[in-house]
Parts: sequence; C-alpha cells; structure tokens
Amino acid sequence: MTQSERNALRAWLDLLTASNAIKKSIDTALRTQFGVSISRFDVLSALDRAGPEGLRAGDLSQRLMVTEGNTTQVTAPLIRDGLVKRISSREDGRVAIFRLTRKGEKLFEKMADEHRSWVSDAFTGLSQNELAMLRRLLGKLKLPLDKEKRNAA
Amino acid sequence: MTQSERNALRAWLDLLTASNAIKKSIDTALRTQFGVSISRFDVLSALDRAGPEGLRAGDLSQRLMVTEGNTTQVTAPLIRDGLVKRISSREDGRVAIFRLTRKGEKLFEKMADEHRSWVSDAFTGLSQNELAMLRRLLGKLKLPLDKEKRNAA
DNA sequence: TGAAATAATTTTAGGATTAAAATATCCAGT
DNA sequence: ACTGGATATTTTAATCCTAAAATTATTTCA
Repeated sequence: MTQSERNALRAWLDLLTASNAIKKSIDTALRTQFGVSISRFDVLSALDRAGPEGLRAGDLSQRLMVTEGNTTQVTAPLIRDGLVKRISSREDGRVAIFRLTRKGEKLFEKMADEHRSWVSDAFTGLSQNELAMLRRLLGKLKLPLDKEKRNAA
Repeated sequence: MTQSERNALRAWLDLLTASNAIKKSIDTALRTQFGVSISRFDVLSALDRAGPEGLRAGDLSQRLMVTEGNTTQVTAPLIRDGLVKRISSREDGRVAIFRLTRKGEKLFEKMADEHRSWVSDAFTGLSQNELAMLRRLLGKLKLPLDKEKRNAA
C-alpha cells in the first residue's frame, strides 16, 4: 500500500464520518422537534422549492437522487399527515404530481429555519474562505455519474 | 438568510452528495465483484484488523459506530456464508466473540486490494497537499459527540 | 445464598432504501 | 380501432439501520 493510497483511505474515512455524524444529528433534531425524518424533510424542501405547480414523481425522484419506488413510499406518510397532496395529471393519466398543502408549507417554513441554523452551527468552525476551499476540494473528487440518467432531458 | 448560512448549506449539500456518491459506487462494486455489501465489508475489515483474538460484539459495534442489534444482523449472513465465526466467551457467558475464518481472511484480502484502488481512484483529482487540506477542513467541523458513549473505557 | 441490579446480546417492529416485477396509461403504425 | 411497445408509477421482497423490549448471564450485597 503506497502512502498516497493510505492518505486517500484516511480522507475517505474522514469524509464519511463527518457526513454521517452531521446527517444523524440533523435527523435526530428534525424528528425530535417536528416528528419528521430527514428523508421527509428533503421531500418537503424539494416541493417547497417547486412551488404551487408541484413536481411529477419522476422529477422529484431525480432531484432527491432516489428511486421512484422510494418516492412513492416516502410521500405516503406525508400525504397521510396532510402535508403533501398527490394529484393525477389531467394531461397524462400515468403522471402523479405532488405538491405541498398549506399545512405542509407552514410546517416546512419552521423546519427550514431550524435546519439552516443547525447546518450553520456544524460549519461554524470554518471561515468563509475555508468553506469555499472545502467546496472546491470536494468538487475535485471523481464522482461516479449515476446510471445513464445523463441522457434524460 | 445570511450569506454565511447560504454558504454553509451549499457546503453541506456538497459534502453529503460527494459522500453518498462515493459510498454508492464502492457498494455497487463490492456487490458486483464479491457479492458483499459495504456494511459486511466493514465488519470483515474490523475483524481482520482485530486478528485471531477477534472482537466482542460490543467492541465491534463501537468501532463500526452502529448499534449492537445491527451487528447481530450484519454478522448473521457472514456466519452463514462461512466468512465469520461466532464464539461464546468461556470467561463470560454473555459475551459473543466474532473472528474471521480462514475463508473470510482470504476473501477480505482480495476485497481490500480492490477497495483501496477504488478509493484511490475517487481521490486522484487531489494532490497530496489538497488531500491533507481536505482532512484538515473536515476536522474543523463540529461533529456531535455520539451519545454519552464518551464515558465508556 | 438468593434476590435485585447490572451487563451483553438478541429479538422485534418499523423506517429508508434499492432492484425488479407488476400495473396503468399513452402513442404509433397499421 | 387494435396491437405492440414505450413510459410513469406502484408494489414487492430484500438489506441496512435504529430504538426499545426481551433474554441470558454475571455480580453484588443483605
């Protein structure tokens, strides 16, 4: 094992550990304060950004980088809880469109505030320059292009 | 939302995306070439490092940063496949000790080689200096100390 | 010594995720 | 209009993970 390989392994371990730890703390905080997991929060966030038009199931899945089956399942409890509405497209009967309800918007607004502050807190140790540097370095990683989704419009 | 908060959110998204993408590509490669998930690989790796003494279930869980219930479940198929052996401690009947079988050692050796090269590959875009810088920046993140495990020996 | 407290692990129930099979709808060409 | 193929989504079965309850074994101390 070369020194370079050893360093890559260490960096990978650090990266994974940091990411897991922050994710877990955000998930725990979201569940405690709002009863919503980070997965559900991500759905609400994507739908909030999409606005009143909502998003097709496929587009939602693509933005969240999860399978469509996953989207079906994660949205289910959000619909049950009245935070998200599922509408069948009138133009194309196959298409499912999801959008936030008024209740979902209200809740998301509160969650987003807290979420922002938790993330800020995790990164307070880094100056603005260091933050930019971190992003630049992450951008240099060779990330596998997911599937052949690249073709999709 | 301040500029600083916005930057933290962006950095967090980049961090999570990079970590997910690399993890997924390693998991896929491990499954394809060896029929072993990344979780199981992690168990094999910890046991390999522990050597012939093996590891107690609790210690294994702690090193992998997962719950003990998870360890019980992830080791089960490894035992079924003859890669790991579970032994009851003779000194303390409550304690379960896991260690690699000869077959497990052999397989892990091959997997570790490939794994090392995949990780190296993901980080090839970064110089040794950049790698060190990345680790330094990750070290500045405020990571939530997991539970009150800190007390444990 | 033996009951209660403690400790290590497993079991259970449920959420998140994926891949693959199933379903439902639309579209094209005849 | 009908059939075959493509497309969008849902369902199903499995893995991974957690928290909490249950189990099993040890230790303590009256």
